[in-house]
Amino acid sequence: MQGRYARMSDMNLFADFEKRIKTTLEGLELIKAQETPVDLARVTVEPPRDQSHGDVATNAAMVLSKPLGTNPRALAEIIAEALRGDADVSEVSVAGPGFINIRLSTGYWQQLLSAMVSEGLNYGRSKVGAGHKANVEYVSANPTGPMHVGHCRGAVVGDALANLMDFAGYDVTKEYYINDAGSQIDVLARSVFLRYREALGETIGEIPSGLYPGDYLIPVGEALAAEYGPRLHAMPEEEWLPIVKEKSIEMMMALIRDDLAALNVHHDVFYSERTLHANGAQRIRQAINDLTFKGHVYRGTLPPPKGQLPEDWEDREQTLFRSTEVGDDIDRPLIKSDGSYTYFAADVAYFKDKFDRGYDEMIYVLGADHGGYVKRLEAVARAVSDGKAKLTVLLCQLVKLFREGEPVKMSKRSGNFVTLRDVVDEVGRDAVRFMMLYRKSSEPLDFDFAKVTEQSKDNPVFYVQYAHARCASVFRQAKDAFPDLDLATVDLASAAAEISDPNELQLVAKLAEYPRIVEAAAIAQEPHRLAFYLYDLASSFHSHWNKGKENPELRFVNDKNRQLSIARLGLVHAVACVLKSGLAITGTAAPEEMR
RNA sequence: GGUCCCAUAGCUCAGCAGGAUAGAGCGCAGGAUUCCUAAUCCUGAGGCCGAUGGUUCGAAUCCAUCUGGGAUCACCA
Repeated sequence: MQGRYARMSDMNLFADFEKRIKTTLEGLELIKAQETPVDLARVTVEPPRDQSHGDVATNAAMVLSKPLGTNPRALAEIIAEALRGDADVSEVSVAGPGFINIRLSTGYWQQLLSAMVSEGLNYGRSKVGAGHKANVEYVSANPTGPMHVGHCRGAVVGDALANLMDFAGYDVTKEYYINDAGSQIDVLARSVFLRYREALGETIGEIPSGLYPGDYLIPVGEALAAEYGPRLHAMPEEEWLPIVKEKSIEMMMALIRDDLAALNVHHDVFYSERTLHANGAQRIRQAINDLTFKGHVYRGTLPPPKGQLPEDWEDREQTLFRSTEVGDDIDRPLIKSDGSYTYFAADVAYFKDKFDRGYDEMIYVLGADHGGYVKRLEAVARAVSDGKAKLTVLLCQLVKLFREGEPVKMSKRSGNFVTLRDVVDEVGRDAVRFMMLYRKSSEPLDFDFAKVTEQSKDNPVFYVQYAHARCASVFRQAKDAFPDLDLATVDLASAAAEISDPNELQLVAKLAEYPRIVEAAAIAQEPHRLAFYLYDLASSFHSHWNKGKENPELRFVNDKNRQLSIARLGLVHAVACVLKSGLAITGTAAPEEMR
């Protein structure tokens, strides 16, 4: 058995057969006879659209017919004949315009299942990302208050993408950029100072407009009062401001980390924008010098904005990044007319820092409202890394909240917005996480509080978790049926090789898609594909379970047939592992029971 | 006005490094079941993949233009 598994060059069935087919092609006389080497890059091996066609399909004949100067059907017949020599192939046929459909032997499926069981939770891991260092930056909410529901989607998508890429072999860092350097931090500090005075017993009345009114700043004021007493009050602003800033940022970040933890989001690196500004903005100066050295920086003026001219528009000379030469629509200011650095300048320095830390793939997960920022970030990547680093921006479209079909209204002004914590507390982190992934991120998402907590098959979160719980339930039943069976020591991997019912082999085929889905989703940076796959797998499992209602022979546990039951436990275990591993990537729990 | 995202069944959406008869859920129409392995199950009808051109043996998928929806435009962060 080990020997058989060793022959499978890859746990990814399709990758395995791609290699086999390409090897077969290279061995064909017709191909060896060509003077110029034949390019096999466009040959793909995929699951056929319709299962009745077979288990594996390849377009080889259609892609190669032109360079070989033959017609696709005839070529397909030649290739098909060669593939029939593979012991794991039970049937090869040619269909349509020249597709080659391959049906695999029962033995192959059995060995594959056996290997899946052996791999357990590692089944599906890939090496496609090996050798790549990826930095996934997400959330990066301003440290001026608790996280708002609008941050949820980016947080979940970024986190799941990072998990997914890790599973696909990338060396991944989850990073959070703390915007702790801008003028909004001054506003924060002044708002907190008011709360500090309040904590000292002063009556502050209504919070002036332009300051943050939220109650969450009260504890910061109290902490300052407890720590400094009235001393801050006696200081001039330039003295108390840094102290209050420091404390405010620290406490706001603690708040945000708590919010993130509630969502099961954990970053590896929290990178402070202030470190770029430290020591006379050393990092930023270096980054700009670097760009200047490469000829990307000049002093000049920008053309006025197109369309409606702002009333306060005036022509000013600034230090500009010639981003138009690296794909941007307009050159971008690095230094303001008053000599201070723009936010964008810090971003250049931040990107350079990431590049210098050795990342070759930077991913920015942003809200759709930052769409206008994408081109300049890409320009930065090209200029700073000389095109060596890949930068991708994932734009998440907005989430609309509903309650029983009615849109939830939010007013930011009153400080009375829906927080991330409100949502997590009400529906649970699993529902939030899974539902945020159950849509392509470039598509707007409707989130209904009632629907996502519904305990029915109409709710994908419940449906997938329920499938996992059912798997656990099978094991509990097995224990009842065979009290002497020691599940800890029984060799499920070997036992699973006896599965032969076509319905069950279909389930194995569904499991066989997992590695392919992982790779495709990681490469496309689309974690939602995994969520859809899990739903699909759960659906196959439930459907098979339902067949057991009609036909007790198909039930997993049959107390009259111990050996068959154990073999089926192997299958159920494989299903449970894939569900659990996939759910873990989405950041959702895989419960043992649903009560 | 420029840029980006989107348009697929009645509804909500998958499908996209081009492939065969375009899928799922809900809803709808029929049928089964009161059983229990755990929150019913099975079957069916729904389509000019926004429009028009182009690339190709082959396009929902790639390119261009257009239409209709959303986002964005700054010495803000």
